[in-house]
Amino acid sequence: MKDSKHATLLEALAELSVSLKPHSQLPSERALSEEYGVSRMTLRRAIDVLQARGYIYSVPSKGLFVAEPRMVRTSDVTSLSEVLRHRGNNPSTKLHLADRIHASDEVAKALGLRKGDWVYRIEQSFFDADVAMATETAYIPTEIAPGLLEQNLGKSLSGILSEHYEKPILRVQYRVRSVIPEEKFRERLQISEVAPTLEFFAVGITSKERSAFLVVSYKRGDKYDLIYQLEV
Amino acid sequence: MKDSKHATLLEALAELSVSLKPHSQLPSERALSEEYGVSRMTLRRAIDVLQARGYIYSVPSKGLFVAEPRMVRTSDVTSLSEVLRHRGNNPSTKLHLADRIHASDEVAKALGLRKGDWVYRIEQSFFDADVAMATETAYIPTEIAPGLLEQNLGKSLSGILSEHYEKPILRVQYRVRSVIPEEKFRERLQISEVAPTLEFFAVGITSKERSAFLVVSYKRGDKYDLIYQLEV
DNA sequence: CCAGTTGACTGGTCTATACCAAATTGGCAC
DNA sequence: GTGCCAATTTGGTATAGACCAGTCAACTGG
Repeated sequence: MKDSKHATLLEALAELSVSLKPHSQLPSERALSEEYGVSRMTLRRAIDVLQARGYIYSVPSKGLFVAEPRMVRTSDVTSLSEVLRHRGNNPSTKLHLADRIHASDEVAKALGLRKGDWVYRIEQSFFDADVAMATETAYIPTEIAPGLLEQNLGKSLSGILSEHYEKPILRVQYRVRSVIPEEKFRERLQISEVAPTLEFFAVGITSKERSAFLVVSYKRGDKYDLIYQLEV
Repeated sequence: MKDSKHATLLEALAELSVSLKPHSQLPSERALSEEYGVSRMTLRRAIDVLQARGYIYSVPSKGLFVAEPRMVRTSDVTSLSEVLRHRGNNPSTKLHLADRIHASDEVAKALGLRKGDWVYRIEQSFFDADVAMATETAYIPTEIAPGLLEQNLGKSLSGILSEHYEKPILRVQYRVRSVIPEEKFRERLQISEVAPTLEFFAVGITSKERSAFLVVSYKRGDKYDLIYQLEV
């Protein structure tokens, strides 16, 4: 997919760092840049990202070191099935419905559309070992992905959009709340009225600064931790 | 504090971009770099950060544009009082206790200490117009910040640590859950047993990859949205 | 008047080089 | 040995220049 040098470097260095023990020292920047045949600036771009992701850390005048894993790495919460797979067990999906509707006020606003514009709506639930973990409703403007419903919907939205429609998702903005979901979703999750739940409101944004999807999902509070990281 | 060129640029460009209307075009990279008297690479570092923060967006071959505010910007949830101030009204703080205790298992693990090591413990609640919004418990190794309790505790932890102890916080890792907090905290927040609440478990990490603080906080689900953003 | 080409932009990427401050190392004088 | 100073090495920052591919407007020939 991508093939810029620093993207390639990223993979190589990530592999290198996970293959070493925490706190062991990596080769110096100058050595690495020579080894991989890139300039030091290019090398540094990859280093910066790896530091931000928490794989390595640097100590000025001393060197680069492999970071100790603290929490789970920041996870992309839109590719739900992948998250579940990482947790092991056997994930499964139930497709409740997939249709085309007129955008409501809320949906239109989040997607930058006018009220009433056509959007696809896909409602799914995710199970792990037959226990409902999360349920989500995705909205995608029909204009952006015509014929979407004919695709295999089991994968992540970002994946489908970039594979079939050349709409790469650059970033995803999340709003997270702690709520008790409405009854329809409580039933799907088989939870009571006193079970706290994480409500996600995720908007995927393309490189052209357009909103490509809106996913509203509810994840069981007793099953899900949200992990993320802020750089200062 | 900081005075690197790209940090200065960051401020200048952030101001510039908020002073313009969304989707209006910024000067080209080459023009900006000349105007601010820096090289284009340096300029780009600042641009990259601003893009990641969602202030501007770029369209290849066309230019840089001011982003439309979609959601609230990613907020640093450790400087609570600041968050409240941004929301307007008049924030206030109540200090429940500030003492020195032996670290429990959980605290020791999060901070990379041994069980029983000394840590400061600070319990505070935050009010907005006399309504309790959040309550938090902070743990800081005494070794990292001796005499911490003599400081003015009203500010953000990151701020105190970097001002008085030269322990800059590079990044903060969060674990967020949707829970019903234990009674002690429910009372402080004046909420019932069916009020969903966001539980934050935040670890501040210094440039030397040491854990500098652990903050466990509960924020009222009906008052708080967590906003964040993931780049792909 | 229209179609097609050209050339001057744009952001995106990469290189080669340079300097700084802090840490480490090595050797020299005592 | 021991103590001290200089040279080397480290990450961090910044520069100036180069090339690419895509956009877009102006120009040109029919």
